[in-house]
Amino acid sequence: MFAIGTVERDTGISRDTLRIWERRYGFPTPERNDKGERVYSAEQIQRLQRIRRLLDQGLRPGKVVPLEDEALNKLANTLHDVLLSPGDIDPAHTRLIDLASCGDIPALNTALEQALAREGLSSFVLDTFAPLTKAVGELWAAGRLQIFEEHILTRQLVRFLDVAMSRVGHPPGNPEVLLGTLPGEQHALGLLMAEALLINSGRATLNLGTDVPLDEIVTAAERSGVSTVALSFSGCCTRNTIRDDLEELVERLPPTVCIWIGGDGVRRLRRLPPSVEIMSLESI
Amino acid sequence: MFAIGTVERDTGISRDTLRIWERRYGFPTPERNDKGERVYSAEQIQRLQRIRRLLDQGLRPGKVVPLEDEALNKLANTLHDVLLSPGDIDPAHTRLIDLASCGDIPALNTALEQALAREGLSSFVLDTFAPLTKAVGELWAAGRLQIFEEHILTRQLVRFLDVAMSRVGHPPGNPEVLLGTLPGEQHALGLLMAEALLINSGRATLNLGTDVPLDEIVTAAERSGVSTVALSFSGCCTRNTIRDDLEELVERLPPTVCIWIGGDGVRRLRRLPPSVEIMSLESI
DNA sequence: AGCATTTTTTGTCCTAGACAAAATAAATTT
DNA sequence: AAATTTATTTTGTCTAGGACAAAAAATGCT
Repeated sequence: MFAIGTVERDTGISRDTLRIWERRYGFPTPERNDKGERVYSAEQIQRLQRIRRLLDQGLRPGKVVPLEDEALNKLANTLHDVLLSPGDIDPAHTRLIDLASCGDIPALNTALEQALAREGLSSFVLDTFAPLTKAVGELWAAGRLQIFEEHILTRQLVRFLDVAMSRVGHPPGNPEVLLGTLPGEQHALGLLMAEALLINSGRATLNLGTDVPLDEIVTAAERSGVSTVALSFSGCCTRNTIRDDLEELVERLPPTVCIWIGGDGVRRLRRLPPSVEIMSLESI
Repeated sequence: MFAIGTVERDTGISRDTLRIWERRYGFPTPERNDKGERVYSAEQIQRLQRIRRLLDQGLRPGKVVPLEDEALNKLANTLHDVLLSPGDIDPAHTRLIDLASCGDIPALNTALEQALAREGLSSFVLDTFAPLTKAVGELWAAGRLQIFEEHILTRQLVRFLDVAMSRVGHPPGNPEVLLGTLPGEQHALGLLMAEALLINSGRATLNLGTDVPLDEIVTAAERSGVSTVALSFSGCCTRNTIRDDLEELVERLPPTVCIWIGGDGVRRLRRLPPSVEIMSLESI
């Protein structure tokens, strides 16, 4: 039996949210210890983790949290089918995905090395690495990967691209493009792929990584004298403040700096501030 | 101005604790927005981060939190002097630190490459990389680095070690040591250094990275069949529950698995559960 | 269909008190 | 004097139910 702090830690759902779900939706239903504190069973924690996965897919708590086990199973299966429809997966990548999902890291690395050697960095990133990244995300969303498996895979993919980039070497001169994600956005792979393509075409980059406060991006852009700031927005980041953030950026950056945005999250954006440009990996 | 949730995230001090410090010690003293919610200034956050560092050194909240700026400075300086006595800084690393703090990434990389070639991976990690990591942390704590500079530096250091490890290659066979940090702990460099030393001595590793839920560590350890689980706790790791976490781990892991812990955060631990061992990088 | 406005949903924050685990101080025994 | 036990202080986590605004969905309007 686990205390609410433990549950928060293991599910990523805050105490406040756990308590308010209990009040509003009747789940979870922890027992109480002699102190009167909530204690959660392992089963409830597991169900909370499943619920979290569904929420990350964009489902709403009111439609998911109150569900009985059966309905929850059904919903998870439906989503699984939709995300992993057979047509989506290129057979050429099936082996890579299999290696990824069974956790055979050395074999995965070897296969990636071969693909890289065969295709060259640019084609490799566009045709092999990016689809693989997407497949991992879908497997994770479908619950076919444990959290730790996804951790390991992402780490390996990051590492692989880092190594590939180091072979190309850092282009000389001052950086031209600054890369980063805004706070709340933890997905680094999009940035890395963009960086690899830029470096491969001889343009020096400055990668700030994920979760960078807006004013730090401004400061870094000014100090480094880049001509472009590239931001990545993943699909699961649904913040409606993207537009506000972009407007603030446009206002605070030097007028000569142009802004690229990319990632699955930009598709839902409609009107964009001027000097903001949607970029895909292909167009780099 | 920042909300309490942001402060919790940026300082690692929980909301509850922030509120109760305010009540008990008269610090922090956030203002209120029109909703009546606490809003913290950047200065207060910075002071909270300094306080946290002092607490991580083993000082008690009651002796530190209520202090005025002056007394806090004095205390910090005393401790700083103890930590960074002049003999501690190897002149050979001064140049690396300078390159790091002025943001000249290519030059830093070159210098690191030279040191690596000269010393070999193990000595390099122990004698050059680890002190450099520490120095970056000190610079950051002393406010001599912007956030984005620290982001970039850390990224570069991670990348450099990843590349160095990839040259050694992944040892064959099943992984022996699983590495990771518990939720809330974002510092990956300690893990990476340990991994580099392990790989260099021919032991296969499985690095889960940072912020891994405890039960995922258990699952991963069971599935991968490792003989050792290595955890890193940085000095600024605020969770006071390290011992609880360790006890839970001991209980849930197979009895044959032994646990290594390392990092600046383990110093304040006194009694440890059996089968938990404090490891330094040197002893790997 | 595209856009603006209303309604519902949802997570974060509030207060102030209770309590046990950890750390320290004090008392006792070896 | 050192070690062990007991008392006291310190400290962080948890409780309750209400309030509120941001986000999402639903509705109305070109």
